[in-house]
Amino acid sequence: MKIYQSHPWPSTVEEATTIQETLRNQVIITDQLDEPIQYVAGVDMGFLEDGKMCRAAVAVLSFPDLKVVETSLAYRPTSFPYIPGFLSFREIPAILDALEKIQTIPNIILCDGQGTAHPRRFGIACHLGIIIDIPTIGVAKSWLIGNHAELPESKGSWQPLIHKNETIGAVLRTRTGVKPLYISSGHRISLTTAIDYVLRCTPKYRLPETTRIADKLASDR
DNA sequence: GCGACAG
DNA sequence: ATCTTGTCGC
Repeated sequence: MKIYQSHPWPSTVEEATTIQETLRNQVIITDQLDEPIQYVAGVDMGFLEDGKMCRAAVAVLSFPDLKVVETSLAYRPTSFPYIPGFLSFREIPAILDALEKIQTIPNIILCDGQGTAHPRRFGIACHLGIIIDIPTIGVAKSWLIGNHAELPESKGSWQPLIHKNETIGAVLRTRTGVKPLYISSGHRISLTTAIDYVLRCTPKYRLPETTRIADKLASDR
């Protein structure tokens, strides 16, 4: 797919913060999907050479049967350090390279990391969604910010993630008795719809099939 | 000032 | 993210 020019990439957290605070106003957290959903994609990153180089992976699966239809990899020197709250600046450049090689444009992309469940409501899922204008969902394996009520052990149960009196996402049990996932809107999708699609992409394991495939591509050798 | 901190 | 074997439990 064709990726149009994105904003210049920052070299300091000050510049990065300004970009987040500017682009956050463009995030859409209501459903604006292109239905029917035929393809869902997962994106993930892996690092090599002591973190000097990064490898982005994209896996496009058919929906709802979740069969792999296309994958791509892209390598690039790591250009930004890992700083909590600024993950997107480290990972998105390579992800864009990998997405550019994809022929099948996905209707929804599940990102590894938070969406609006972020200190400035602009996690990697929001950032990627804004740049490519495709619906995105934040699917994080661990907590970044917010509080929530106790979560039942059964698959499918969820609780809103709250921060400063605002619902910023949800803690979702994708498998009975296993650590929950942190779900939030990335762009052009509501929280409840995001939860619905995440569950529909997670038939057996804790992680959605999209993420599992992308994970494997990004870290295998 | 102290602690927390996606991948 | 990454370094790493066997092992407990469904």
